[in-house]
Amino acid sequence: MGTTQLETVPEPKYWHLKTVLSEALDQDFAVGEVLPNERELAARFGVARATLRQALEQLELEGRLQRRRGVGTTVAPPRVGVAVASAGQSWPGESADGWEVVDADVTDAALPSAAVLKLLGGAGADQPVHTVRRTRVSHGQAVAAELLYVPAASVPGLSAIDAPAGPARARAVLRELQRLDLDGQDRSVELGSARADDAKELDRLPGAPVLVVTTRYFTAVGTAAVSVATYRADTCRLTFGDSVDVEITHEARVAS
Amino acid sequence: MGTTQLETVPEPKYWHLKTVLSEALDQDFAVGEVLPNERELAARFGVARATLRQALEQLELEGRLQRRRGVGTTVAPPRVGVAVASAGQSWPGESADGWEVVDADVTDAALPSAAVLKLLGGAGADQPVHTVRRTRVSHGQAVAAELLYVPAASVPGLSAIDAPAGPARARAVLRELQRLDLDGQDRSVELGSARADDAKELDRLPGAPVLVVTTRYFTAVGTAAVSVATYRADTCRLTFGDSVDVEITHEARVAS
DNA sequence: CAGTGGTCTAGACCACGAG
DNA sequence: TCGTGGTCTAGACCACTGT
Repeated sequence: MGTTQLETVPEPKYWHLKTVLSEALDQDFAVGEVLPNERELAARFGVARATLRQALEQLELEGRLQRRRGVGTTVAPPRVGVAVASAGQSWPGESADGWEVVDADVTDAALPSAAVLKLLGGAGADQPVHTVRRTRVSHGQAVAAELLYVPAASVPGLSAIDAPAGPARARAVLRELQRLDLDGQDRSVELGSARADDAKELDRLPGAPVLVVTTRYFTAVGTAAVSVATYRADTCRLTFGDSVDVEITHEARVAS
Repeated sequence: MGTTQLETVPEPKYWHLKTVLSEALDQDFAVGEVLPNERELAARFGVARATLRQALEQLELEGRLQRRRGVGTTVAPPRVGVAVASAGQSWPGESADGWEVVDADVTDAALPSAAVLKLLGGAGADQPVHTVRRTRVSHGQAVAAELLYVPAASVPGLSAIDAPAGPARARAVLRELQRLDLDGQDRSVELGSARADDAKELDRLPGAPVLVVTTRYFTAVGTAAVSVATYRADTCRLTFGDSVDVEITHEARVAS
């Protein structure tokens, strides 16, 4: 810190702060340790609280910190590697694919949004669409919330009044899905912010950064189901392929 | 909106603002159109500029807006689907895999960070590591910057003084890599913030949100190379598998 | 040059969690 | 009840882009 020289192009304070804090975290703090509160940190660095917060925000985005209202700011553990598409292609819910819990279930006419309907192709246009909610738990913590859309046409064996809306029907839908021949699937990952319901499920504030994984499941007939899963971006590292679970810390991205 | 009742837990202003703006973007604005400047928008909504900015920030994070200093805020086009691991496994640089440009090249002793060294296994411990820089262009725009680490041991056919540091050597390294038998690979995706050099390459400010794709390339002997690619999170949607390029807009995530 | 977004300040009040 | 982080304000100045 004391070696800071006059810079021709002054870098923003919060950026510099972030660097300093980052180094301090590496050297002087252990995982789980709580930092001094924001007001004190700001005073200690001689900046406004808002500026300090801008630095903390970035560090939280990078998974280095965890902030909880009413509690404090703690040093976050390294991100958990979460397997997505671990082995070959398979239906959701097959062979304990990591989604340990089935949460609830509702059926509705046009619940899914326009874009999801587009992904479903013609299937969901008029017919009702089953909506299955699941959550994924890893290391005792909720890491993802999923909404699975299954057009009624995909699971003809299931009548609308087959089971009372709820976990029971959710399981029935998954069971019926697994009877079909999976012809292929298709995945995309993008950054998003948590909707209110997902945020609650993930124990985060609304708007928290999430990785949105959209999966389409194909049969010979067409798109049989679409899954939209939102993963906590602060705590998760999505892994693909036969990834050995090697620890990757932020250091992988520190410039030399 | 008119149906909003008195809420026991009032939602934050910026959150509400974001919703309102989001709907306005859908209805009253075309892609590329410029919004009124921040000061005017803030005044129009009766909030402080900082609050307005918090809403804009979220919308930019979700890829709905694009803000450029000195220019203004414009409505962003839908995210580009960028294929990652499109077909089977292959070495980087093979068969026009989307990385259209080779940028530069340097060789060094311990340039890679500790975590990258760990990913490389014992290989990079003492030996020099080739560092290849590439950028990926899509639709005329830089969407990703990559740093490829190749331990000298992986490409014994290449002597250190084989080619002058620069694009020429970069291509030489890739050529040598492709001679090897690729035994497998391994990928992970996580959220990060752009380092200064990557940010410059991607035409973003430092700290901008990026999707960090880390890939390990295996031969029978061990890890032959490690690639760390940072994608612009605001403009990119990473696709995996035989993804048909269906347009996915933010609407896929709008609650019903 | 004027106008834009980016940074920063020094306050204030609120919602939440724990004792 | 108290301390924490979360939200919000009303300013100010700076850095960049275009004309």
